[in-house]
Amino acid sequence: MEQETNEGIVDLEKVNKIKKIMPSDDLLFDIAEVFKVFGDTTRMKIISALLEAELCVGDIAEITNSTQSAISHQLRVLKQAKLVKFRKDGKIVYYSLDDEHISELYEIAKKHIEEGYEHR
Amino acid sequence: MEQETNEGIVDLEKVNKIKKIMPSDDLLFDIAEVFKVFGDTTRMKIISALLEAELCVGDIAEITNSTQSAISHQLRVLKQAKLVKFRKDGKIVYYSLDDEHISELYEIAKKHIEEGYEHR
DNA sequence: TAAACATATGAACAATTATTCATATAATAT
DNA sequence: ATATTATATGAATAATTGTTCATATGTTTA
Repeated sequence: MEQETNEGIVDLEKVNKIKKIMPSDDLLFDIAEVFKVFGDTTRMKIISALLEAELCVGDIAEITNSTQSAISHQLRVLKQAKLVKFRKDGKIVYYSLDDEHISELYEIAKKHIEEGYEHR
Repeated sequence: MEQETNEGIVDLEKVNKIKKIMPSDDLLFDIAEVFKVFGDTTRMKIISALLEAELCVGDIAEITNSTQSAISHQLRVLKQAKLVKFRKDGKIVYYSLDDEHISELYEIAKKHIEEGYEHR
């Protein structure tokens, strides 16, 4: 991230208008963080599985063809990002998606990809 | 990515059912790729700016407080992911968002974050 | 044609991150 | 109590990635 002089600006008025409209850097950072958490194949598999049912760690590892440790690490990331929640039943921990935004984001991205497939 | 034996599985029936339902690894990979492209602050700023108007590279650099080079590199990433399109007018290249899915994803993630703010 | 301008690109570097391995914690069952 | 099972965690490693710097390409203007 760097600051520039006036060099390279084509439409200063438009630039200033948009600068005023834009959300804060903090909000944009937080939004990017959410997407970053979605942006990993293993985590995407976990999310895709949790769309179908609440699941425990071992079962997720089996479904996603990953190790128990890898899944546990990734579930921690998903938990911190508030994308999944969990409940304990004895020694078993059941994970599920946190709210309906998660599946909405998933569905729209899936649609975007699938339309890209057709579109050629 | 590793394969496991039968160890750690709690509900084999559920596991097998979900294995059948799950989208292909290829599709899940592609979905994760889209999110990965959203998952960077600089690219999120670019997208947020392009929600307001079509913009050329220099103006985006000014708005996002980045260098021309950094923006150009990131626009290439966005272009490859089909998240933005562009048109040339002389030496100036105007970029804009590719389709309505982009703003939908942005809005839902923004809502998710903002509700998270309130929710405490 | 030369200078100026807008954008693109390649290489290098620093930073981030996903997985593995070993081990720790915590709950249940024998 | 001890063994077993489910999950979590810390350290190390390998791979990915965003930015910078220098420079190249392409377009317009003088």
